[in-house]
Amino acid sequence: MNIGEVSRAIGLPAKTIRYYEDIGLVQPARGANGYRDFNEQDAHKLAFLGRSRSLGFSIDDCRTLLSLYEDRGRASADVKAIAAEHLQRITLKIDELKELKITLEELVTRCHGDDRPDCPILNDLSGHEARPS
Amino acid sequence: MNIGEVSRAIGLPAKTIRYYEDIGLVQPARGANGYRDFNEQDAHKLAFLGRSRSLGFSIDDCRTLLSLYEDRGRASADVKAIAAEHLQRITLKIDELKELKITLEELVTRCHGDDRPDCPILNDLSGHEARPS
DNA sequence: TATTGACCTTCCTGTTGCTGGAAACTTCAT
DNA sequence: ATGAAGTTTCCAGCAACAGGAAGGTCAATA
Repeated sequence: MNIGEVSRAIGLPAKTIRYYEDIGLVQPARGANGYRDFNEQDAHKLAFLGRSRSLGFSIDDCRTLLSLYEDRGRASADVKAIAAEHLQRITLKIDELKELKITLEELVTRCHGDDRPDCPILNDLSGHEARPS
Repeated sequence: MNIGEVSRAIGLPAKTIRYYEDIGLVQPARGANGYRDFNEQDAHKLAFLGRSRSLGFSIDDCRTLLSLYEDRGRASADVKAIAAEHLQRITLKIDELKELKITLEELVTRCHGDDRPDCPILNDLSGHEARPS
């Protein structure tokens, strides 16, 4: 299985797969022509990585998750800890963005948005006006 | 006003201020010793940038906002358009993260998190199990 | 006056997770 | 034999800075 096939099969760009090899996440064999030759296990690993990344885990987390996945004697607590921390980061991020959203919504609402120069948004940014909460 | 003072006054790291000069957002004068010399207008610009960045606007947006701010003949519609687009991006991001959060919460909840190796999180990642939603 | 310490300067590297492109090879189909 | 499509490596770049090295400057003190 060369890189194009596995790319189509897994749904990851070939560039990404090469990058994952570069940073040591997968180690596909090489054919006589120098082409990468992926076996089922490699493909499975890549799918694991793709799914992990799509859940927002960092590459570093993915590396750890992958090694836990391959460790038959792992403790599920270790996996859970990583996921829980990630979840926490996401929750935090959502809260931050919600705050932002509220502020921006107020500003956008207050700006009449016509051809006149007067603008509450710019007033806020320039600090010439009380800021929404 | 040299960089340290303005940094403390505005609350932006000196590194960031130098960077903003590098990319042409501010053009402070220079003293005979080569030190940057910020005037009130520079400081005001930096405050504007700091506030804009803290609202999540990209540097590129900031550049446009700043030029609109300095254009007495601007149309508030142009400002509003930028802010509205940004707001939309944030809303989208929040939605994405919420989806993620739901999935992660389910996985984290289902993982008992003890010293046994069995783990619904890894099962999901490896594709060996039906995925939540 | 010499020295110390706190500033300031530029320049270079690293961060995260890839993506795009160039130059050169191989393979496959015609 | 030729051309297209696939593959290889390597190098650059994105966003928005942060860290650090090597060196110049300034103000106060001993």
